[in-house]
Amino acid sequence: MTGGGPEHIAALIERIGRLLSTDAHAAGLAPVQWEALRYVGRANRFSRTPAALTAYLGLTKGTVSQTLNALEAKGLVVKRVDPGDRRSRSLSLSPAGRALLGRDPLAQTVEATRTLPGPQRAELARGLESILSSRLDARQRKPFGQCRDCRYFARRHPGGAPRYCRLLDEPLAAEEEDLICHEQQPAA
Amino acid sequence: MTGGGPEHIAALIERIGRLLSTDAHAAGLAPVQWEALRYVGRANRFSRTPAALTAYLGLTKGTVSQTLNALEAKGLVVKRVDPGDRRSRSLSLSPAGRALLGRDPLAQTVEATRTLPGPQRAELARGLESILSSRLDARQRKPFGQCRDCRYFARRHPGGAPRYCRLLDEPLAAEEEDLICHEQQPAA
DNA sequence: TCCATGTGGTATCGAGTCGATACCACGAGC
DNA sequence: GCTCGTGGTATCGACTCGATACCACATGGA
Repeated sequence: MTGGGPEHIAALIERIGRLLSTDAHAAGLAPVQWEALRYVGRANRFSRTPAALTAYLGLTKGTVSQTLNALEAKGLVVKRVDPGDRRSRSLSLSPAGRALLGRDPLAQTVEATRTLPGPQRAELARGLESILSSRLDARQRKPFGQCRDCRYFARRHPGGAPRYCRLLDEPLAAEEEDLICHEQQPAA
Repeated sequence: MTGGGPEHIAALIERIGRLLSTDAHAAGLAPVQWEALRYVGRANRFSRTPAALTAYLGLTKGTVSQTLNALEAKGLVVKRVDPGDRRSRSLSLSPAGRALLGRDPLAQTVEATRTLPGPQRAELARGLESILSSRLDARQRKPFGQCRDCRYFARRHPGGAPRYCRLLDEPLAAEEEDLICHEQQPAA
């Protein structure tokens, strides 16, 4: 319809964000509670802590602590003391939490993009990535990417078996390469 | 980096929305207060009412009433009784409100898109429009487009002078064709 | 080994969002 | 005039959010 000036793009993002927010409310959780739930479902075992979630969301730890309390009270998230560092808490989804995540309202928005032709969807993703990364380093925030794209990620034999993290010197399971990590740094 | 699957796009939108929200807070207003302020600044005179804003934001009228009270208490928005329909209120920006809108944090995100090459930005806009419109009619919400794209918008002489609205049978000023309207319906 | 310093998490306060509910003021139609 | 519908407001309870203050534990010297 109208030409794609930057103001137009800003207005689109603003309105989509609002739709997402009302979808979230309608599905029974506050938007930030959904985000926390998704994070716990997608973060690797080194990153499922209140501290990492705080960095991911860019909020203060007090706020995040409350949000996690709300999710715990609803029986969606389980909080355990980390045996290695007794100050830290390890987060995980309860069965109810995992089930609710299967009815994530964000998935409906995802569906809308499935009808886009492939090349156009790739351009959309590239444009969004560019906005995100520019805001990310303007605020000096961590990328929270996947292990597979990390400079510390290694496969011991090319094409082959055991994956591990060179930063933490830990072996990784196959599923872990698609999870997000608070220590991730994009490969050069 | 990673391929542009729908999940990836959803995650990008989610994270950008969060960045926007913390930007908004840092700039001194709640996100929804910024949205209301922008709306009042961009809506035409038929649409600057609490009822239209309620439809635009997709919230309940009680919530919007409170938000407008907060903005009025801060001296950013002025509320007047509509002389035509004494139930209705007419909203406008105060000088302070207009000045604050000039420091809209969303504008910084806009700047990031200015560095994108033109065709890529157009693709980005198209992708976002497609997501928005699919969510919009899934929820049966009004588009709130500009008069210039409206089926009721008319120019009396082709290329020439006075613009008017065939729905409300009202003449429109030149600046009004770029404002958004709660009655807008896209031209065929 | 003890102690300072730093970090992970929690609790509480005040302003604000948000849906729900109940309510009041006004316009329109019969 | 009376009813009905609509535009707006007020209030309640759950929640977000930053700020502040605090506690528990790890770490790294002296």
